Amino acid sequence: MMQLDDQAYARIAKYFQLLAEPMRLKILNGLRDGEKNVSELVALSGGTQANVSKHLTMLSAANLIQRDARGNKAYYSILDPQIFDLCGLVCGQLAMQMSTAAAANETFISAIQSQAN
Amino acid sequence: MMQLDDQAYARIAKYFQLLAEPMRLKILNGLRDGEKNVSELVALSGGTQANVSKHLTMLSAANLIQRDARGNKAYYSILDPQIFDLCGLVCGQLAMQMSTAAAANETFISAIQSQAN
DNA sequence: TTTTTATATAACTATATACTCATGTAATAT
DNA sequence: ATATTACATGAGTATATAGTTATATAAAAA
Repeated sequence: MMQLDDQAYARIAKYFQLLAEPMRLKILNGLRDGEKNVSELVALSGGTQANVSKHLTMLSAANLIQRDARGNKAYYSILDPQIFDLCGLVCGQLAMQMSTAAAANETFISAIQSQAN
Repeated sequence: MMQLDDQAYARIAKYFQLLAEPMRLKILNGLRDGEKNVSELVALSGGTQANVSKHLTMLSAANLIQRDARGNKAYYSILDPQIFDLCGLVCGQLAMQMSTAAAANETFISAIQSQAN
């Protein structure tokens, strides 16, 4: 079995931690089809300006997204599209769990399945 | 853009949260090549029995792993091998970040690259 | 039967972090 | 020049959770 040192586990865990937040997932999903500025993301996510801005700073510090200040506004865009592959895998897995668990809640299943592409 | 409801985001985030813990990643990696009992995982991870047991209970409750009690012992095994795909993607991404950041720390990079298969 | 081994779990503590509120800063508009 | 808009960030609070310690339970060994 492959042995990783503790620092490697810590790094991987920190990466997953970034994706372990509903608001951040919402923001990332909002950036799926291209860059958006903070105000747009605030409106889209339903969060407060301060909170959205903080999440954007976190995601940017981790190089998942990129900041581009233009005039008054700050435009953010996805730097690593592979995060959507990650989300897709999770969505698929959750969809499978739900469909085997019980065939109820059909809307949710189809929603996350289409999210998973 | 695809719209997910808040419950969907929460579910996906919770799934990532399970992978956002170094000790749990270590445990999952320990199960990569087949089932192990709690004592083996305690020895392998270097954690305490109580803590490892708790993480196993969490992972089991989320159906990432499976519990099989045999006699005195409890054997756990991976239920969803796709988690290793997730880890592989993250490892690859981190490796790329590190290699572009600076070519230093070569051991870490090769370690997580081979982890990513 | 008593002891030991293997595991789970409750109670507690410490720490991390998501969120809010208030404020700072810089660019644009008036 | 002043006001406004867009964004970032410090301070403070609340909550979640990883870890420890102690204990409970059940199977195996003595």
